[in-house]
Amino acid sequence: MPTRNGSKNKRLEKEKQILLAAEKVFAEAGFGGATMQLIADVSGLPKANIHYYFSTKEDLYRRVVSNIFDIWLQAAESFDESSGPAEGIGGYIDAKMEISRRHPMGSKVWASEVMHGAPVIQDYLEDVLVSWTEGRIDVIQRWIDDGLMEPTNPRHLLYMIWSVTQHYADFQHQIETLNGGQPLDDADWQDAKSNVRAIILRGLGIDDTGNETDA
Amino acid sequence: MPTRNGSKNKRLEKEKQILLAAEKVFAEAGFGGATMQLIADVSGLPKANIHYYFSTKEDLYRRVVSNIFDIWLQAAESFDESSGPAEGIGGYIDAKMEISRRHPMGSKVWASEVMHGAPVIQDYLEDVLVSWTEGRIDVIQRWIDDGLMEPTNPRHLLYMIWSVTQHYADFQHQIETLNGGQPLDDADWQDAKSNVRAIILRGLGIDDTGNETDA
DNA sequence: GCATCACTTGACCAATTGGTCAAGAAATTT
DNA sequence: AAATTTCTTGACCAATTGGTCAAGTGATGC
Repeated sequence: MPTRNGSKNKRLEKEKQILLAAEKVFAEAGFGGATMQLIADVSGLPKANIHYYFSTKEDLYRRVVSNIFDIWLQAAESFDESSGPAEGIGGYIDAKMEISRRHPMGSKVWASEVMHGAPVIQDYLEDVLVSWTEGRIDVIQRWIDDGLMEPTNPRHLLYMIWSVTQHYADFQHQIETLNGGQPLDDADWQDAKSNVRAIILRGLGIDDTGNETDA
Repeated sequence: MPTRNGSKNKRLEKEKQILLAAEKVFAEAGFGGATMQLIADVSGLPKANIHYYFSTKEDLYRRVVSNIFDIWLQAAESFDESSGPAEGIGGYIDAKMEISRRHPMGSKVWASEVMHGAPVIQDYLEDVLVSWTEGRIDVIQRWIDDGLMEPTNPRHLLYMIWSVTQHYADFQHQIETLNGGQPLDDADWQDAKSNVRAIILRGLGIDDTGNETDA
């Protein structure tokens, strides 16, 4: 049997394997409730081996959270490369809904971290998130000044988009319970997406000319 | 010195004192991260005394969560006693925003519990929340059928209201960081409330005839 | 004054926690 | 094939955890 391809990145592969298990455990139990032993079990590795790659629990946790933060920021691209509010805000909503669907555990870890006062990633909040938010507020304000949408406080508009889209990840369990114990299927997600998009865009007085992105 | 009035409810007062401390600790650390010792310290009582009133950590936690659930449901009253969608939905949004402002810790405990799969209050979800939600969906659907608001999936509309209003409690820390490290003041809250209300009602095609409740 | 009750609390316990370590197994380099 | 580096792992440790318990204190009723 030949050597596995990509054998050089053995360390990276192992780290990914551990990070995936850690994300799951942190999402389900929170930082305090998660145990290194459980992360070890889920990843199928002995506990001491986890500590070989990540020296402390907090190290591992920090890596998980910052991974999520990167995904968060990627959704902003559609915002920037847009020609106007319909494409920009609509696309941003679609992108964030898609993240909630594909990375619900990551979203939960993030929510948990922030809810508990962001003890680990406060610097991220103060640096990256603050400046990112200010930049987006400027873009929205310009759209308002140009009469492309109803006057609104851009800051609270962003909060609304964040909360609604992330709700589908963070409160996944509650939503499934209210859905008869079943996960949302394709049609449900399509419904959710178009409802969120429609209400917000109409609420902003933006004409949504059916250019939904279909991830 | 005369006997304190209401001395008979000594037990109830002590329980309240403990529950208040517990709510704070559970909100800040999550169930797993919270320790009975810390709850004892915050409430100013020896740990063994806490266990006299609440036999286990889970008992105490259950009491905290169900207290919050009751407050949750109270906000629904304005929904029922309404004459139409403007008053019903608008009032519900106002009431839930007010709860987020007055009981942010309770909201966090609830969010944490649901995010981790609702291990303790799953029965509440399946019983009370499911039937409450179905009742409210019927009301909204009737408004839609009567042409009082734009056709919308009532279920996802409820999710939107829940997520946006609770966001101001659950992500309080993030919001404060984005607010220059300062808590929202009266004007900020008024701004938040009217923005949320305006976007959602306009998004539903409801004429909001300025009957905001001023809690 | 005495008995019964509710309450308080320091000391304690078994179990679990995050983290260490040394001995070795594999892989890589020379 | 020897040497060196990277990785693996069971056994272990000090600290902390939720929870117990028995000896007390204070009040209430008789």
